Amino acid sequence: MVRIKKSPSKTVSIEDVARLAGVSITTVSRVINKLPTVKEKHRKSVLEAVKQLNFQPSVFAQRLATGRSNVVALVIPRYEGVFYSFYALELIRGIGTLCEALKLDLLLHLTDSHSVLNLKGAGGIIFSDIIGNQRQLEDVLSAGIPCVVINHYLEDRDDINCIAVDNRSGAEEAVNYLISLGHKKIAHITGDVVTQAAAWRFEGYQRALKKHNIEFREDYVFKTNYSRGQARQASENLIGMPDLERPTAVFVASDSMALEVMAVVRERGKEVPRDLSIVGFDDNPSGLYGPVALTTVRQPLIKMAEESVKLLNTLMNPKDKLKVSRILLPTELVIRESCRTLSS
Amino acid sequence: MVRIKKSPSKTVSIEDVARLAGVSITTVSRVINKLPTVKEKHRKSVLEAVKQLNFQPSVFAQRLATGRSNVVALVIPRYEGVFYSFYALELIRGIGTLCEALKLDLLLHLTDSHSVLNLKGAGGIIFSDIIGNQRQLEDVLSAGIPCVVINHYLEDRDDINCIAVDNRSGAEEAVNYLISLGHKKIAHITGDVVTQAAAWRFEGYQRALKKHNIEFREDYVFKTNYSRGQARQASENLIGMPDLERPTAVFVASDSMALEVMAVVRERGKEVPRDLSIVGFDDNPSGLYGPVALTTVRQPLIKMAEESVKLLNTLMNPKDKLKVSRILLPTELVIRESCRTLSS
DNA sequence: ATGAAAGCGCTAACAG
DNA sequence: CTGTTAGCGCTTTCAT
Repeated sequence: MVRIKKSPSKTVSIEDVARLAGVSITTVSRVINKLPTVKEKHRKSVLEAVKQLNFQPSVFAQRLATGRSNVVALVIPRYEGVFYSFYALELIRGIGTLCEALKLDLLLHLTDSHSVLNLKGAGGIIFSDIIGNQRQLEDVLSAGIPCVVINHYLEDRDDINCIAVDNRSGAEEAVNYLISLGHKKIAHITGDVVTQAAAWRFEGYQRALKKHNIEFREDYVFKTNYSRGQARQASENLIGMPDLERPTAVFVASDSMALEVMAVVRERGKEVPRDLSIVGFDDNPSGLYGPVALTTVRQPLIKMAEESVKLLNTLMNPKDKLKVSRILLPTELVIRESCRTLSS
Repeated sequence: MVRIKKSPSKTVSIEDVARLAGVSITTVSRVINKLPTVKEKHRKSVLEAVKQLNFQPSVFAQRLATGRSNVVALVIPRYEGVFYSFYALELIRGIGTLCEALKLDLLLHLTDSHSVLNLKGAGGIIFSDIIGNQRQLEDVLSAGIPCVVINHYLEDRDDINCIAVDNRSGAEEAVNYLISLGHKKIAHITGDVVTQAAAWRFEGYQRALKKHNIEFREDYVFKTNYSRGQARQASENLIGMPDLERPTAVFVASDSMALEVMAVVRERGKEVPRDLSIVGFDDNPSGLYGPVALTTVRQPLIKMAEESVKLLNTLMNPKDKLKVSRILLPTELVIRESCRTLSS
């Protein structure tokens, strides 16, 4: 039998390493995978050969052989609102950084909610927000791929891992704070309520009012898609209300919108917090740099991002069956300068 | 010889499809890859079997077999300045969207400039900015992986594809405009000059001054890392200058910083553009929503992102050898309301 | 502790 | 037009 001579391909394979190190490819494989059962002498020469040839194992071959993949797919609905504010960037940064640290490959999917994902290949999946892409989620689930949903708490599904921020409580706390300061006419500028985060903040707002027997007024609620443009529009409407009607405080669903509100107030020759108290949401550093530091609800975006990767990582390396995690991360009210006591 | 019975694995393979369709796996492969040489009858039954079994070919097996990969790796230095402003997000959004459309997988690498990339596996690489990671670039080059550099024009390397924005001309045009309005005391708030973009904007600023015989003053230059905090600091220093010294106009390296400058001006009881003319850079939508719409230099971020993917895509499917592309995208001065004529 | 050999799922000559 | 067969590069029993 004739062994066909290998054509001089550019890729150095495990075989080349084995030859150079004078061992079998199996041994090389063992060294690469840090299996303990290799004589120190051999390990050394393999490592040397690896270095000398600048060998990098083919991830494809590895994955084919093992059936495992260390690819984390991050699915973000390519939805307008998602890309406002620094939310998306923080998320990507947090997840990206941790993946890098854990040697996981991060695959980014900006999908339409209805497009079909190519599931094969991903070892695990992170869904950021669920906006009409339940279908994708179900597909992943039924394919048995480890998956965690973030920024959306699945109340009615106890079979799916999720990590979200307790937006309801966060919002409630913010509004409680305003109420404790003596405010009664409190407006709310919402985010895009197709996202659960915005919807929950809205709920928290209502809950706080209710608990304190403050009448909920539709005309105090301004719905937006998180954009600064709509925030400006909203705040102009708000400020334009007749004196007696005009809210004395407003809870805004994001800091970047809150900054816009602040700007509008000032343009109108009014002052924050003298004429309007403002609480934002995010703890976006930009809120610090204004003339009046923004009081806001800090949301642990990076933590959520990191936790999701960690969780997924354990899910992908199933030492033992773990039960489903459903985590609600707490927020923190950060009191700065944009609210005042109402000495009614 | 005994055929070993396959264990009931969860993955449906090409073999299962072939069996169900009553053809060979090769034919199935042909159908999948849309090769024309298949009888319509067979094609139909294969397609049917594929649907019925919900078959998705293993990308790993495909890549192993073909040696090709449709993975695009986007390498972003995990460098503070990179994540300010909406630059990174626009880039990711543009690249992500086009990858999705072209059925390319997007792998995101937030790297330290010195960390070693796992090159194997990527069919092509996009470097966003080159900040001390020349080494990574060289590695990729020597590995023969198609690659394009964006947001950094490699002047001294004609062997590397790059797409950048003509920041020098853009900046120069902005400053020329200011000069044409009668300004002579023109300041500049830079971005982070380790990025070529910021450095070039700074150069363009100087060039415009020189051409018009306006003295370059060190004390008119405020260096920042693109953050709003540093922008605020800079503008406070700027505005704090004695009346006769104080610049009448400022060219700011990013819109988000320009907005900060605007805010500071207003806090000091001054007006834009009455007391200070401002030109930004980016054409960030946020610049539109302020009380005074920001005059700015529009930079084709999305276009740069898209072009890079298109270019890489052709590089990855080498029909014929193409020569190296080195593209400098033009900017566009967008005149709005933040600059005034100086009737000196 | 080590190696031979059998795949992992797919593609690509090569025959027919 | 279709099927056979030999890999792609690595992991993993199973002997030794």
